[in-house]
Amino acid sequence: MEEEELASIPKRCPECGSTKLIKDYEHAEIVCGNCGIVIKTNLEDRGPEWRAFDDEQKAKRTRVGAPLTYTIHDKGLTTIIDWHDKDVSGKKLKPDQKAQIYRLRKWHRRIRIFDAQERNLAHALSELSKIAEALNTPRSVLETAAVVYRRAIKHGLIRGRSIRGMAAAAIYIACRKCMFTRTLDEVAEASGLSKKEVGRSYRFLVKELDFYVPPSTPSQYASRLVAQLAMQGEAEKIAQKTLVMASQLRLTGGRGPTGMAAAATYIASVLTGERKTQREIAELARVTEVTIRNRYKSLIENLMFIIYL
DNA sequence: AAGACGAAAGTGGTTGA
DNA sequence: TCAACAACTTTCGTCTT
Repeated sequence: MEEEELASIPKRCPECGSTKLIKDYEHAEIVCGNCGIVIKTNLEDRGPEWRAFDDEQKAKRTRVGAPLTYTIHDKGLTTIIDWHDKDVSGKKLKPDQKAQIYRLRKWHRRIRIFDAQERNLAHALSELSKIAEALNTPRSVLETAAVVYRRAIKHGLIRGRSIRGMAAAAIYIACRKCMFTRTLDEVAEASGLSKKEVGRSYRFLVKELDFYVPPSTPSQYASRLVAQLAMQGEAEKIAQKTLVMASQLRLTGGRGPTGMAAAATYIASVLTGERKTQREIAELARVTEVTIRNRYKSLIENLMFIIYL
């Protein structure tokens, strides 16, 4: 069984080429130890379903029901072993009993700490799936986000910060890592937080966890815009071509990718004849018409120049 | 009348002393 | 901590279709 699984596992991370792959049976995933991307999920798919039950952790996660059930985690019935070394009838305990009670207390304390972390994680996981759902992300994004969040916990980065903010940041990071195009705006909206806060948490996590986050490109946004506007494939081609030329002309540097994408899409809409208003595109791209105009202007100026060469 | 254009002032975040 | 700064937005008047 183990061997069978191992045989199907890639040796290197397709993302960064690292060979440091971590098999995470708890979450039934293989994760790249270098960049944190989820390479393979649902490991136990290969085995019979009952395997999930031999490990409580596994049963809680992915395979069985919605992750939300994780929230019912609250066993809530914590008790405390008090410090009087007396038994029920009030008699003093014998030394060996005392020692036993001491050990019990110690473990009880430890378990309670563990509980607090688990509780945080449970809460976070429910936030994560809520946000992911609002964004219509594929499963892999949620999985990656969970890994990111877990790592944040491990590094003690959550304490003193809002769970939701961190969850939103984890989702945003996951989107970028999985090349799933969503703007910071959209993540903020989906999480009910301000763009500012999500952005701050995002930068914080990236910095503290030393993540490499692939920069988002105008081309990604353009594809999405064209699709959202229900334009023809031809329009997409033109938009992409425009962006390639723009980047070759060093027009994209320092500019917001969404603005560039919006401008390229606008140009495509004009060129293909299925004209869209600037307002329409601006709204979807989450930039203003003015920004589109500015990008569009520099684009036109420079591309005209090329045509005459 | 709607859309496109552009000038000018404003905004929020980063950077560097 | 504060001011300079770049990118982007807001606002508004004018031009074009």
